[in-house]
Amino acid sequence: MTNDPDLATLKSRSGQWQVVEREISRAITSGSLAPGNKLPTETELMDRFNVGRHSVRRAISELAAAGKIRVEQGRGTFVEEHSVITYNIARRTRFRKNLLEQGRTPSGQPISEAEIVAPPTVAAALKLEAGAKVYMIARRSFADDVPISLSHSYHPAERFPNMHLRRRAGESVTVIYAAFGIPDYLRQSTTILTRRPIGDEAQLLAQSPHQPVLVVQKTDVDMEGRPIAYSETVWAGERIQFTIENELAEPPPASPVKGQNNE
Amino acid sequence: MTNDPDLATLKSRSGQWQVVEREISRAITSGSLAPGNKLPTETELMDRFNVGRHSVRRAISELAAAGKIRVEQGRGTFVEEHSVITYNIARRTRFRKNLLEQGRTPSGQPISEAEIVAPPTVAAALKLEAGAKVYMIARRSFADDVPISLSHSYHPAERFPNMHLRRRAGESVTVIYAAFGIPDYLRQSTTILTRRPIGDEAQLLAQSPHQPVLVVQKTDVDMEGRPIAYSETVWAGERIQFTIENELAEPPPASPVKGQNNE
DNA sequence: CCGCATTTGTTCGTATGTATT
DNA sequence: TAATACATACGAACAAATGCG
Repeated sequence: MTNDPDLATLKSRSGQWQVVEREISRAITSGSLAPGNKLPTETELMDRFNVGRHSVRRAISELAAAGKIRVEQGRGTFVEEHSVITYNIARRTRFRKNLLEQGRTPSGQPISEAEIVAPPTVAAALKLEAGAKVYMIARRSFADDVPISLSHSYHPAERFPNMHLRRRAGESVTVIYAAFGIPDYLRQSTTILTRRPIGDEAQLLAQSPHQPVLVVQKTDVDMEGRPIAYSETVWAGERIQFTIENELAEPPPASPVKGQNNE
Repeated sequence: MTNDPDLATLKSRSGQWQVVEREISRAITSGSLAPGNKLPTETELMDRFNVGRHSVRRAISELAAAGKIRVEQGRGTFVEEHSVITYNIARRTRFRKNLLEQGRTPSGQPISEAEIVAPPTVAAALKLEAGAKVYMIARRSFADDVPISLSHSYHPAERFPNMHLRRRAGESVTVIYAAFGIPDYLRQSTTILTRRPIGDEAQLLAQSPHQPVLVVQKTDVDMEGRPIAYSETVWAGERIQFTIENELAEPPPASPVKGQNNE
């Protein structure tokens, strides 16, 4: 762990598992192990490199953590294959349009909806008192049927009474906003951070638990500046990157970002 | 790996190292193991949990990968301590001002400067032909003497001839811009992504190689839209988060910007 | 400065459990 | 059901880093 990176010379010193790791890694980048290919079994690698199983497994576990290979119990070990989606954050960001422009097919899947007591962070973002209730919507989004994000949105139950009834009737969030006299709203703040996935996030995003996720937290407010929604979206770090393009020609006026993203 | 998260009941099944991990983790969050504290030695943990060294080490390695503890050979294992810096991205983002507003002390350290052949990604961003030369500036930045970012900036050598002489004379980038008739410039595009650290990044950022980094790539253009600089900054993922605040409908107070500082 | 005790790092051998085919 | 392949676990030994006398 507290080791030097890789220098060319110190092969024999400091771990045979690193030799195994480097050789496999090299085989992958050189193309002799193509994405999707199955690696030799652990026993085969033991023989080939003349090391014990521990060393082989250590090498494999490092490569899996780095996202280069994927291990499946009972089946084998395979070279991982990725492709990165560029998600453009503009003034009017739409999930669907964004992906379509890149030739991807967007889709979504509801996970759960419920009225719950606001967790502390949510209560703080929405400026609610501790113990206040919020309506939570959890969704999973896909690009070409590959999961890319998990989102949780929270709306104050007091501001949107009987939201669950309206949702069950199939009303979209925008429609519900309109019904409560909110024709438009603004993105107040956005926070971007990274961390390792927790709980079942890695599983739901179909990515290695060792690969990081990007977390985007945002708060939307109505035209009077009152918070109406807080959401946190967890993106598969190995499959997404965000871009912000600035229009050059005219000096950009202080136009706030009108945000909206889901579905 | 492909397991349910943690349910209360299935303790005995599916790994004793997980029991050890959970217990230590609990001890940390409950406070009985405070940040900075030294954990019991591996042998002590073996006795305490009645498991072999492998199980103890597996638990420890998972916790270390999660950033909860830090292992030092020959010394021991310690509870990690973090604090997150919120880096505000506004219209005029300044490293120094940003940190000062949070009560942090910013500082920087030059790593290297050189005229090199532009790497492919850099050439593409700056719209240079393959083989064109660029002037590279590598720096490391700190907050309260804790490293938080590594940056590489690239300027076209053709556009800024003899940049190394000017730099050696101590001229700042802004001054050099002015000398070449660039009074102002714009941020054209920004890309944000996450990945695991590579090479010596983890070491330079003093963070675990298992903790992710945030990568911010940006291209600056002059007022005619010609690219003049491309830079890539790698941020310590466990110590930074970005926020974007949008001014709302009414500008509430007058802008409290008094003294300003460039870096 | 040297040597020793402590503590983590690497490696081997071996056995058994669990998932997949 | 059986064979294959990865997962977990025990024991043992030696290497490497650290700190102390």
